[in-house]
Amino acid sequence: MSEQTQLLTNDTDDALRLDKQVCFALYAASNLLTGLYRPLLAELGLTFPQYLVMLVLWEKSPQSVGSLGQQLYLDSGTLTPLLKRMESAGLVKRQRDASDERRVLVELTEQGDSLRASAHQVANTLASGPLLPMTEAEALRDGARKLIGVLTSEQKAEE
Amino acid sequence: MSEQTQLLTNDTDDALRLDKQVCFALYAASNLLTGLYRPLLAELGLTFPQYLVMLVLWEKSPQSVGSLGQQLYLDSGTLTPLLKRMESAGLVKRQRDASDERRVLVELTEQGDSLRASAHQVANTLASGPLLPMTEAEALRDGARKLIGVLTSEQKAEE
DNA sequence: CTATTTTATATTGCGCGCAATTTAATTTGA
DNA sequence: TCAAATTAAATTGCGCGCAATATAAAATAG
Repeated sequence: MSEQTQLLTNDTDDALRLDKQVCFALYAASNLLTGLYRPLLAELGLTFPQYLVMLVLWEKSPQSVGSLGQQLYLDSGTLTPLLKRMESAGLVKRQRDASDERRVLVELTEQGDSLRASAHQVANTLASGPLLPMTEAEALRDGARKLIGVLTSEQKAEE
Repeated sequence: MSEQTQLLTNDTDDALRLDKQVCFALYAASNLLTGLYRPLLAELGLTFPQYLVMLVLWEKSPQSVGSLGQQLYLDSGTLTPLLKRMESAGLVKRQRDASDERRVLVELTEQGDSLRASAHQVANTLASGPLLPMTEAEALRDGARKLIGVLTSEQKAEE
């Protein structure tokens, strides 16, 4: 494939190499893919994680901060400031849940809801020139999902 | 699979469905995997991206900042402060290349080199309870690599 | 040989991502 | 009932990750 796979010394530390292969591949692929979305989402005034929040809210709104965090595997330390920025951008409204004052409900504004059409364009633009053949894209997605499943169930087991 | 695949409205915008998005699966898998490494690497005094730099340097040292960046898909805005932290931790030495004063060569210190043994332990610990069956791990790795290849070659084509 | 352009790294600024802690509301239990 | 435990979100602090810019050295052009 690429040159860096040749940068190997002839020692026996296969464990380090293999380790590098899987974890680095995921890390780099994720960063690069985010970079592909960045200019497209910038036109909508969104960052990539903000886009993920919008995807979740377009499916159901309002939702609590915790609910968003569960679906995206993010905590309030990440979401609270992110949602505040989205609120000042006019995309969402944040308000305490009257029936449980600990919760904060995040709701799409009309502007946030209407952005859905533009986002649809972005998704279609990316899909129109598919990066990977469908079968490979599905294999990658399923592999990543399987890893997510393992990593999140291990967390539960530790409790 | 998981519950969030049920959080779908019955609209026809398949393109926007979170659970079909390769980008979210990669994003979440990468974040979660980094989280798995975090406590293990913390014992070595390393963050995950610092660990990646060490993996590259253990293969060859010294290397320029640009060379590290090419292999890890990171720029000087990320690497310069990261390498400074690694230098103050005593893991690497940074010095201008005498034959080309624009370059900075990053070299493992003795301490940095000796950390390799401990890192080997970390990699073996993770490998001993394999997260995914080997074939699935390889499929995930190969899919990610293929995507990396596409995304980096597209960047070249834009120039 | 000098002016221009290119290359390599550093700096600045902003938005995550998460550990650790804090604040406040709800639940639990003696 | 009311103190202790639990839960939800916010806050603080730090390390990325990258765009934009700055600085300086080397390569190139005329």
